[in-house]
This record gives sequence, structure tokens and C-alpha cells, in this order.
Amino acid sequence: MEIELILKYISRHIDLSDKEKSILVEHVKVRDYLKGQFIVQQGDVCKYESYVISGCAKTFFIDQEGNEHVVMFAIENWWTADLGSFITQQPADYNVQCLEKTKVAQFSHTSLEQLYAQIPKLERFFRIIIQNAFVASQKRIVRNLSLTAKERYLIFREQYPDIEQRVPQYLIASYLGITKQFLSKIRAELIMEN
Amino acid sequence: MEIELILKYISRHIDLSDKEKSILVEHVKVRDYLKGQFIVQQGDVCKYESYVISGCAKTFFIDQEGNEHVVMFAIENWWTADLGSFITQQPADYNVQCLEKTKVAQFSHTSLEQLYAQIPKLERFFRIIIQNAFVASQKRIVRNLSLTAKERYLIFREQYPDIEQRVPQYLIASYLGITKQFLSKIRAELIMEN
DNA sequence: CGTCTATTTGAATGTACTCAAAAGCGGTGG
DNA sequence: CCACCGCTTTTGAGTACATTCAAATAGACG
Repeated sequence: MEIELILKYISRHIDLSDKEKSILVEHVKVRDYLKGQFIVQQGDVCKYESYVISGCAKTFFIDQEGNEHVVMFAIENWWTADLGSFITQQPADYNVQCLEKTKVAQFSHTSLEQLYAQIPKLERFFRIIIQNAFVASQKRIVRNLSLTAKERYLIFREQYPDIEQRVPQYLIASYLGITKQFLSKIRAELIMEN
Repeated sequence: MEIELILKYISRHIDLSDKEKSILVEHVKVRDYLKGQFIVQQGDVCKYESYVISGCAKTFFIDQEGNEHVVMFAIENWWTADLGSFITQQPADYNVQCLEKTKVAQFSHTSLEQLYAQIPKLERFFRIIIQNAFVASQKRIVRNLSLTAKERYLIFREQYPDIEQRVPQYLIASYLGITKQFLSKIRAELIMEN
């Protein structure tokens, strides 16, 4: 069953007894989204932390000029949410929208607080997950500051080959912080070079 | 005593009994650094998570071309470390260097693991701290992608007025991802505008 | 006062952007 | 089967934001 997947994933970081597993399962909602549906909408409070079982979603926001900026992608085994909104229960800055038919396991804010109380080890689990996410986020900042668009694209390609193949190019450009036209030119250059 | 400060800080997020406080204190090392000294050096394993009691430090790295890039600053009540290195106990990517005479409270990797075992609530504490750091990090990515240098500088100024006054301008330029000359020109423009 | 470091200013250049238009590509219906 | 539609990607010309290099000022400290 698909819920086994998330238990297995959590068990990579902490040990769970059968009882704890069943408590967990009670608090998880598995939900299916169609391509184009929103898991989180800018302005709404982010109700869930969502673990992607299958499919793919983008986190993005629209700036003052109306331009879309992709903050991150989430595929299988990734977490997605507007964490800032989830933590504070204030309106979200970001949208999370499915790019494919997507199946997620969701924890609500109250469920998660109850789970933390009943299974304190989960604090550890999420600490580790977020720690890793933070380290990755810092690395991305560093790359954005020190590398050219071309170098960033090459790193993205080798780091997320799965994502590159599943997502339209203009969204990757947005994630990299460049225009779709410029990414196209970078790609043309790369082809020339070989 | 200065160690009270960190206990007070931790108590903002979790309740600690007197016994727990004393366990904590046993595992914390307070250490003084002079201006210019390194808390972490690129290539070494990052041994401590350091909580800044007083003073100021920069996290930076040197790229292939030999240019310095400031990743973050840490002042009073901030944590600093190469977290990636600390977690994995692999060589650090970053340097942490004091910009002033700096007093920190340090947790070693083994101390922290022992503390997690003895005071599981600390998992919660660090989860919360890192969660907030992650959210801030994501926001910075977004700003770097969607705003001009001038806008980013204005936000930095209002967000970290303390840091701006204590740190040389060329380091702020580096943090913002621009050259020192360009920051100088932005400042000239801003003065014109008023 | 002189030296060292930090900041400012200016000119030439480069990287990435905007706007506009063309080409490619997948699906749908005649 | 091909023609057309909508959407994505490519190409080109002109522009803007930020950089490099060089030199001049300004500040800090002994």
C-alpha cells in the first residue's frame, strides 16, 4: 500500500515500533491531485506538509510585475509545503501546483503537533529532514551568487536529471533565475560545444 | 553569567527543568575569539555549533577564481557553523571568521548527540531553530531571484540594521552578490534620491 | 603626517533581459 | 492524412543592469 512508502522513508532515519506506525497512519491523509491542481495557494493558510508519493509539483509565486518565479520542484520522496505559512498558520507566500497527476501523504498542523507529543522521535526525524533541506538551500544561495547561469544549469541537470525531463524548460529557467529565452540560448551554446 | 543567556534563549522555545539546565551547561563550552580568528576553516571538519553571545562573525568561502563570497553574518543570538560539515563530519565548505572580539557557546557533535538522548526536547528546539533558518533561507533565494541589487540592499538594511553598521561595506556587497563598486554606486543613487 | 585599508568615481565591457517574431510540436477535427 | 490551434522553444536586435579595471578620495590608526 502506498502508505507503506512513507513509513519506510521515515524508518530510514528513526526506528518506529508497530504501535507508533499505526498512530502515524491514523494521522496521515493520502490525497490525489490532478495535473494543474493546487496543493497550496498564495494567500491561504498552508494546511499540510505533503510528502510526494508519486507525481511532481512546483512551488512558485507571482511578483509585483506579474512574473512567475519557481522556488522549488518536488518529486517522489520530497516534501512540499509553504513551511513558513504552515509553521505560523499565516497566509502563504507561495503556491504549490501539481505538474502531473500527483499522490501525496499529508500531515495537518494539529496532527503533527499531536504526533510530536505521542512520538517524540518524530521531532528528530523532522529536524534531520529540515536540516538537510537547509543545507541544500544554503548551497543553492552560494551557487546563485558565485556561478554563471550556464554553470548553474549544468549543475541542475546533473543534480536533478529526473526533474529536467519531466518539467517544461521555461519552468527550469525560472527556477534558475533566468528567462526562458536565455536558457534556450545556453542550450544552443552547449550543443555547439559538442 | 553569560551561560544564562543561552539557557534563557532556549527557554523561549521549550521548558527546561533545573536538572536539564545543569545537564546542558555541562555540555556547553564558552569560548572567546579575537577579531580575525576562525571558528571554522574550509577543509577542516566543523566541530561545533556555535551560539553567538556577543560579537560578530561572517561565513564565507573562496571560489575557483579566488573571490570571497559571504554566505551569512551571525551576531548576538544567532547560531553559526558549517552545518553540512557538522552533520556529516566531513570537511567544511565554508569558513567562519570573527569580525569582532566574539564570545560563543559551543556544542560539539558528540555533546549534542548525548544531549539529544538525555533531553529529547532539544530535538524540538533545534527543529524549530532550523525550520526558521530554512524559511529565511528560502526567502533569500526568492529575493535574489526576483529583485534588483538595489531592492535587495534596501531590504537588507531594514532587516539587519545592526549588521550594516558593524560590518564593512564590501562584505555586505559580497553578501548581496554584487561588487563593492556597484554597492557604492547604489548608495550614491539612494543619496541623490533624497 | 604617512601608511594602509575602505570607499567612491569613471569608462569600457559583458552578461542577461526585453520585445518581437519565427519555428517546432503535439493534439484534434475535418 | 493534413490543416489548424495552442503551447513551448528558438532566434535576433536593441537595451539595461552589473562587472572589470584603473585611478582618485576618504577614513582609521599608529
